This record gives sequence, structure tokens and C-alpha cells, in this order.
Amino acid sequence: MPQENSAAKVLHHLKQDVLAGYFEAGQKLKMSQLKERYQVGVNPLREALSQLVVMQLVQVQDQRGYRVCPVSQAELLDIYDTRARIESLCVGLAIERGDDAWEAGIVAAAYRLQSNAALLQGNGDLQAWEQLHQQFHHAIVMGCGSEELLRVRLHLYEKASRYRNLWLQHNAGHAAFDVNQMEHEQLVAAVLARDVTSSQALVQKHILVPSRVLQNLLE
Amino acid sequence: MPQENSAAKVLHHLKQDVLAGYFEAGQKLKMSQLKERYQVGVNPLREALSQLVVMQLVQVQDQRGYRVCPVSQAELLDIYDTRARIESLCVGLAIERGDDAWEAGIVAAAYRLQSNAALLQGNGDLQAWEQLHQQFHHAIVMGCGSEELLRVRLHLYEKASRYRNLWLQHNAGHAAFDVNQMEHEQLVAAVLARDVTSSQALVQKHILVPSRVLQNLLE
DNA sequence: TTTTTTAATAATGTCGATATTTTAGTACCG
DNA sequence: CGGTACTAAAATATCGACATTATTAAAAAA
Repeated sequence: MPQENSAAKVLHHLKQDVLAGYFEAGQKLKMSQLKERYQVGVNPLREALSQLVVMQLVQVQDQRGYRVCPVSQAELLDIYDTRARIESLCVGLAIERGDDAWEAGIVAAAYRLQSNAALLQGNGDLQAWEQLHQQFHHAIVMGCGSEELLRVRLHLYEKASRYRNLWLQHNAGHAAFDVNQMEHEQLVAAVLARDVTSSQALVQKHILVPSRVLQNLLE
Repeated sequence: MPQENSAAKVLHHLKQDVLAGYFEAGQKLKMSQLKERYQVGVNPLREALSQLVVMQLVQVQDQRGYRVCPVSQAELLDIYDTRARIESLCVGLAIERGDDAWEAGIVAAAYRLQSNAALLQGNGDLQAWEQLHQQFHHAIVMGCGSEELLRVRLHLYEKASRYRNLWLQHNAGHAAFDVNQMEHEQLVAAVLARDVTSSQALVQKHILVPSRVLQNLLE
């Protein structure tokens, strides 16, 4: 088994903590605090933080340490807008290139997502649902066959996580998810029908939904 | 003046050295060697290398150190293909959103590029030309107004650098650059005419030119 | 009271040293 | 002669400690 070094382990935890909002946006990340939490020395921490800086989740000021990247309405809009365009690109290529296994994967992921719709009710596990949700969309775009494009897409997905969590919590138990599920059905139908234009339109609209709601939440 | 820490300085040098091919693809990066070259300790080096890992220019194997990412024909194709699509996206948005200052910037950058065409002759400075070339294309796409999209584009441009250098050296003094310059003129005309379709077609084709040539160079 | 200066405190960035692991070389055995 | 096991050397990953720099608190001057 590949025992990864402690920088890699702490990177994983730290990233999750930033994305999940354990560390708030703009918060200072003190070394003493992080050493305590992750039980490692300064150097693995600096390695992990350096990587998060490249991922644009953490900022560094020389001689003044690290802090979580602030969030802003402008960034929210930019990220979601860009995500919508990239996702659209992926969907177009996937429809062009996808084979039988790809289609089967979509149907399977859609089924699993729908089967676990209860996760959205009342006190369900929203993060677990989001994972299935993401797996569903990934099943579609993975057909594009481009590692680079999928990497770009993943990066934007992660950068959007902090905003998305706000949306998920805001919508907990609400009816907004019903619309969401309907959009999924429409998307599956359009993709399997290999209808590029309407698939792209649907997926763009689908991604931009939280963006509109979140604009009101951020101040 | 902002005196950056030594990890940031070494990151810059190391990145340039990798992109410019001073360290060959697949080569092992020994700490003793790097300490010697950049005159810093192990920890700033590990920070810089960690960042290059996120940028996908360097690979890390646990307990086995770092090595430059290998190059491959598959990656070459993927990067250039993806770049062409992203650039096309940027161009479309830029035409939609660009203002007068944007148009002026394009004309200025095109003029400077053409004025320095001599850099391509015989023993000219290809890297200097490439910088002007890139500034020209940046002048066009910056009109898209999306930080995120431009960042994705820059990332792909940098990832393509090692392949592009091969192309530049291969074409040194050849006639391939004449075609290149003609394509630039056509692109400027189409962009200023706000013709989205032909601008996108031109820029996609333009980016993919080196890709075809390089496929033959890589084994 | 407000501002400036100074001292104390805390945090950051870097190096040298050390334990652990990998790699290379060599002898041994089948 | 080829392959395996053992030994020596080198390289990596991490920690503790120290010098430098920022931040806070207190004291003095306006």
C-alpha cells in the first residue's frame, strides 16, 4: 500500500477543511493552530499550504503567513459562468465521442442519484447527495475523452465548492431540489438522444441555477 | 519593495528551467543538485516543487523524490486540442464583450508583433518573438473579461510550453512563420469585424498548426 | 484624549541534523 | 552464467532550533 508522506495527508485534510468551510473565508491560518490540528511539523504544513495557494484556495503574504482566500460575488459569478461554459464544452464532446459503455454509465449514475433522493429530505446527508450528484454529471462529461478538459472542469468544481455548500444548506428541505431532479431527467434524455444543442443549453442553465440564488445570499 | 521569500524565487527559476527544457522530461530532480543550482536549502525547494506538482510540471513519488513530468504524444494532442477550444471560447466572449480600448490593444499588439518579425530570421531571439506573439493573442482574449477563463488558458499555455519550444526550434529560419503571420492578419481582421464564427475557426486552426508538426517530431 | 515611540510578544522562514527508505554494488549460491 | 541476498552509500522526509520579521501592548509625548 502506498503510504503517502505527511504533506500529502495534511494537504487532503486541509483542503477538505477549507472547502467544507471549517476555516472561514479570509481567516488567518496560524501555524501553531494547524500544527495542533493535523499533528505535523511546520514543513509538511508549508508544503501543503503552498499547494493550496496554487489551487487558489489559500493566499500567502510574505512574512505574514497564510489565510483562506476570501469569497466575493464577482468570483462567484465568474466561477459559475466559466463552469457552465466548460461543462457545455465537455458535454458537446462527450455526445460526439461517447460509446455504449458511456451511455450505460450515465443511466446507472442517474438511477443511483434518483434512488437516493431521500438524502435531500429533512435531515439527510447533503454532502452524500452532492457526491452522487457530481458522479452523475461526471458520468456524462467523462465521455469527452480529454484528460486536460476534465482536469480544468474538476478544478472549477472544487473552487465552486465553498459557494455550493452555501446553496446546499440554504436549500435544505426546500422544493428547489425538485426542479433540480427534473432538469436531470431532461438532461439524460437529451444526451442519450445525442442532441448537442439542447443538452448544452440544459446543462448550462442547470449549473447557473445556484449562481442566481447565491447572489442574494452574499450581502 | 516586496521581498518575496526564497521559495517563491526558486519557484520562478525552477519553473522557467523546466519549461525551457533545462531539465529534460522525465529527468530526476535531485535535492543536492537543486540546492547547488539555486543556492537554497531543502525546505524552500520542497515548497517550490510541491507547487510545480500542482501545476503538473513535476511528478512526486513518495520517498523517491521528484522528477520532471514526461512528455507524450497523447498529452501533446490533448493539450493543444483543449487549448484550441478554450481559446475559441475566449475569443467568442471577447468579441461579444470587448470595447474600444480592447480593439486598440489588439491593433497595438499586432503591430508590435509584425514590427519584430526579424526575430524569426536566422539567429533571432525566438523566445522574445514568442513573448510578443503571446502578448498579441492575450490582447485578443483578455476582452472576455473572465479571470477564471483566462487563468485556465494561461495554465494550458504554460503546459504547452515544452512542446512549443520544440516547434519553435524546428521551424527556426523556415517559411512556416510566414503562414503564421498571415494567419495573424486574418485573425485581426475577423476579430475587429466582430465575426465570431470565422474568428473562432481561425484561432482554432492557428493553435493546432504546431500540434500536427510536433506529432512527427515525437517519435 | 490622541498620537507616537518603545518594548514585549508572537509568528514566520530557513537551516542543520537525524531517522527512514531507496538505490547501487558486491558477494554468494543455485 | 544468472539470480538472490546482503551490505554500503546516497537520498528523502521530518523535526527542533534559531534568526528575522510582524503584531500587540504599554508608556511617553503632544
